[in-house]
Amino acid sequence: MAGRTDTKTRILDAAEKLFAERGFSETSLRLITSKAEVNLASVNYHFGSKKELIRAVLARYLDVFMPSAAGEIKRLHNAPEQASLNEIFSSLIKPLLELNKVRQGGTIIFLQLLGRGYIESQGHLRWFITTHYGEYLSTFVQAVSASAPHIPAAEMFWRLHFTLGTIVFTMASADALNEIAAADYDEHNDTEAIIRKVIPYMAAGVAVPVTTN
Amino acid sequence: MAGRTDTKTRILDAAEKLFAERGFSETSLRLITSKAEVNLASVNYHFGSKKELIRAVLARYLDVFMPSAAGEIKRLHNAPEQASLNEIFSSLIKPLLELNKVRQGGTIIFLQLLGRGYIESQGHLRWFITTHYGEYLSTFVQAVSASAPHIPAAEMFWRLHFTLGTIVFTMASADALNEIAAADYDEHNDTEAIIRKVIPYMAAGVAVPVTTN
DNA sequence: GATTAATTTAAACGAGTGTTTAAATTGAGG
DNA sequence: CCTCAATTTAAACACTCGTTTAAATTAATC
Repeated sequence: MAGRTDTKTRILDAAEKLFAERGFSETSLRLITSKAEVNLASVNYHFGSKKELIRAVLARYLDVFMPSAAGEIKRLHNAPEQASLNEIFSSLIKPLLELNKVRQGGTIIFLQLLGRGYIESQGHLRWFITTHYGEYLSTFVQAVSASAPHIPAAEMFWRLHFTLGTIVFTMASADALNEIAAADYDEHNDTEAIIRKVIPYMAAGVAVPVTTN
Repeated sequence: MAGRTDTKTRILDAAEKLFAERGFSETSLRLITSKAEVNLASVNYHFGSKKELIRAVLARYLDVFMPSAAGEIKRLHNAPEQASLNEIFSSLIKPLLELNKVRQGGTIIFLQLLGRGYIESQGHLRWFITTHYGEYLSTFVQAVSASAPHIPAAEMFWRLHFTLGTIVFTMASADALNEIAAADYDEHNDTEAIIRKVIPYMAAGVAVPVTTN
């Protein structure tokens, strides 16, 4: 069949969009396969199970994003002077926006998938990410810690998860928030604009001195 | 039957715990009624539908929390000098922790329910909250805005949703995060400790000057 | 072009879902 | 004590879900 993309790819493309929009368990294989215009059974044929499809959808993004982000971090590390927190977080903008070139809407889809995965899964996705991409994560954590040496490691652990929550929750409700912002403030933000809004917020929060009260 | 609580209450008690732990759609009525030791059909008899049960579960907390929180905000407003962002956010600690007296684990359950509601629902819960408790929300937004007058209203809209994402995501994964923190840093935090960690982070983020780059 | 492997297809399976029904049980009020 | 309403109960309903099966079709190899 000429002009028709791979069945496997058609499934992944349809699945990632629906997963990002409505979550994993809210998205049935029947909905995915009908949007992808492939047979229901082809999911189990090509991926084995729905769980493995979810992992494949995420892996397709992580395999692009993680090395790219790690490269940016290393570039900052080789610079003559210590990078600021804002610079470190901002260095993730390019890798994130490059996902838009991989697939239309790739950036927001990736961030939404990440959030869905963290909130929905009971652990199998968390395990998948940390065991497959753990090395990338630790270089990032190390870079952030070096840039805010006044924050103890345990406190940094919590704050980095705060940032994850911030970005992930924001992206999960980005469409709804954008609608309200457009109606109430006549503001129209794309994914990049939202990312650029959230970075100063996160950087300030991560670096704020620890208070004991 | 002596010593046995109201069927309606038994359902609400069992439902809120399960909803907070695993989400709304992941929790079946059969699981709820078996934990509550009541008949399956009693949910539809007392609440009409699962959707209305979800709203009832949330309302039971919001009816306590919202007036209490609004009272604290007004107390700050009547003080001689302008409250700081830290003070405003901190003023929510007491109303939040009071929920622990209403029911065991009430604080974290409430925050987790809020997060589940915002992420899972396609709007019916958002609508329910804003139409039933909108007045409370705007007094809070007003207090925050007055305390950070250098932040434009549109920017504040986004930043307050950032804070919502921060707290809600953190609480949704609080158990898992606490396990890691205990293993890696020998830290043992209860709900209050986590709230006290997150407030400086949020206050710093909300108040950080808007940069144009 | 025949043979073998890879893929696609339609159909069914078994389990789980929220909801409804009608009968059985319980609790008050007269 | 009897009556009537409120509640509880067991059973069934109609539906959706992920997965499996076996036959049909397509693609590749010799």
